[in-house]
Amino acid sequence: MASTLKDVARLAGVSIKTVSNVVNGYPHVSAEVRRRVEAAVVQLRYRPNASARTLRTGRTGVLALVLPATHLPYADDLATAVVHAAGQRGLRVVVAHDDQPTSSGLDDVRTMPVDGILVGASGTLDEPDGPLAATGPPVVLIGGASHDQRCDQVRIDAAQAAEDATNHLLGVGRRRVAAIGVRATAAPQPGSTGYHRALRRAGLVPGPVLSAQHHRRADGYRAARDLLSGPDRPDAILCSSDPLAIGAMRAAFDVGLRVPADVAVIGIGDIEEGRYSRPTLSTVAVDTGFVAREAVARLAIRINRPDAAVADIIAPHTVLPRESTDAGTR
Amino acid sequence: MASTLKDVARLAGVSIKTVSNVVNGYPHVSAEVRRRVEAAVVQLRYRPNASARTLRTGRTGVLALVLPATHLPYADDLATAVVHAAGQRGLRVVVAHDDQPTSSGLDDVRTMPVDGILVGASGTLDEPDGPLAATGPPVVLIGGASHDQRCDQVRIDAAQAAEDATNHLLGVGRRRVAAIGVRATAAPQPGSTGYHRALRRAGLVPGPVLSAQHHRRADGYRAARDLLSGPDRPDAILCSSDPLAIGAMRAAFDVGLRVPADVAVIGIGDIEEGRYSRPTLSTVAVDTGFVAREAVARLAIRINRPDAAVADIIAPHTVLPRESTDAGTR
DNA sequence: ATGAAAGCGCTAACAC
DNA sequence: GTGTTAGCGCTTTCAT
Repeated sequence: MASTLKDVARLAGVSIKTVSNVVNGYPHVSAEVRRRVEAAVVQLRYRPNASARTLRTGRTGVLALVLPATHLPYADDLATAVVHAAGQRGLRVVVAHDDQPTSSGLDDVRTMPVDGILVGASGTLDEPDGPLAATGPPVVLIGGASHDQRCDQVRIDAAQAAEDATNHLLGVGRRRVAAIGVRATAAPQPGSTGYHRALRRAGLVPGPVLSAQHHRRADGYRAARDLLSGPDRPDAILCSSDPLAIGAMRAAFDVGLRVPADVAVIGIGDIEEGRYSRPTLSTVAVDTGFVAREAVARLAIRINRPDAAVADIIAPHTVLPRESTDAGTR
Repeated sequence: MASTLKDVARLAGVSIKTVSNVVNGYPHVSAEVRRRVEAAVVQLRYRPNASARTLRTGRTGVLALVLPATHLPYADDLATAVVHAAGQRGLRVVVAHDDQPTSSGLDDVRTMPVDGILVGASGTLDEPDGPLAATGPPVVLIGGASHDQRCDQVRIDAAQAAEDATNHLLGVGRRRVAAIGVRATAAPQPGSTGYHRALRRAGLVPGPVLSAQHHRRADGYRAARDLLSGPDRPDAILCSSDPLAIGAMRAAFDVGLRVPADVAVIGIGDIEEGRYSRPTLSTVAVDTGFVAREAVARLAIRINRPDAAVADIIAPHTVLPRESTDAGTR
């Protein structure tokens, strides 16, 4: 059985209040008493009961990061960055991997004892009642393109990122640019907007835009195979995430095409895999550290002041040209 | 402010016990009362306080999965499988991403309110006092090759897996087989044992065995580059994980070699990336579902019976020949 | 500088 | 079938 404050107090011959003071680093404790208490803590292997503490104080010191089952492309990097950013503020992080494709995992985590929740949205998260409407710990959206203006969010400018990526493809001489995206809702995809904008400004007609179900390699594979085996084969494909792009490259090889010679491919996200793939994957890098820091900061603010104004923070992005769009080999 | 049982009871005109009964699905409640209570629950947006419940019952219904900062190769798959396996038993899972390379994250999670902890060990986890020595929720080790016999663990037979993989390389005609592993402790690596065994039985001399720091692509890259740019270049490399193998393949290309024609590469883990890489990566598949199910089952047993006998469960593995070891192209 | 006591929200025993 | 009460382990006034 785990020992409690009372056990420690009895062994040290003091009151539980004193033990609590020592454990919590309260300064006004005599050296002698502190020594006795610390010895008792070690001897009894005392560990504070987090539930009791939380029940009393209303604080857990823990944030939850909810990752969707649909595999957020840069989940790994994001998790690492969030853990780090939270650690800087003395907060721990638990990650809730959604089992279901639906966002029900959010409900699960809402009942867990955490101070706040970061929701990594792969697509759009448009629940009927929105994350804020329900009770529970405050929520900050990461990376999602939610139009829900009642919830803090940190994201890149998806339309601008798609436009920049498309312009990169045009810049290396491509003219028949197709796109593969993930449509999460009936709402227009911001990525698609940027893609069209870039082509229109260049005086080109948009190529086909295929919709993948999730941000997974297999989804990119299927979509690209369809794109590349039909007539009017594109000479470039813009993918709304790196896993899609990885799958697209594999599809190109499997139908006998070379990347980038026959078809250029670019993704979004800058996952590590793309730096080792063959060819290396051109992509749009998102500043994950920025995203994590801002999201945690935002959440910390909202935890302390629930009525703070809603923020919509845009993270910077950069096009990273690599082998998969190299014009030189063409 | 969040509403409590008392609030609901007052609104519904019943006692808190009755509300508790309804919330917990206790059958002996009259239909009329149940209806009133449920209405009040909805109206007040009541959510049970997990901390209070845990404090009272001593149960959280949550398992923690600790993933090391050193990037467990198949972490993603494992997390998904564990979440699923736990879900089957009505348990939720939180993932604790270790920030530090040390295993201190385990201490962190020990203070969190969970019923049990699954520790995904990338290498060996040989703490001075071992996971079991400390107090706190029970621990089950996953995938580690800990020699700590005081702790339940589920793992593959690493020596056998390495031997099988080496035999596969020999089977496709390779003779100068090198290896890249991750040495976590001073203890001999089981993988190395199997590698040597296979070569000895074939009457061959072992090639160089390089030690990578972590299971990361960059580590595999560095080690393979050293291996391939020196004299006595190997014609095959056994890597103790898929990320190492991915890095090794990239290194081979960068020094101007072809895979598998000039050098064959095989990994362990069967991560999805290896099915899309070029060439696709031969590997040893671990039955992640089995691992997850057994680990969760083991943990569930130990939660209920702390004195149960310690189990050491071996999960099945299978060699998956793919393009990176294809003998045909040689 | 230390102790006594109240109470956070909930469930388990026990009355009725 | 429903209500009353005690107490899980902790922090926090308020005394001393």
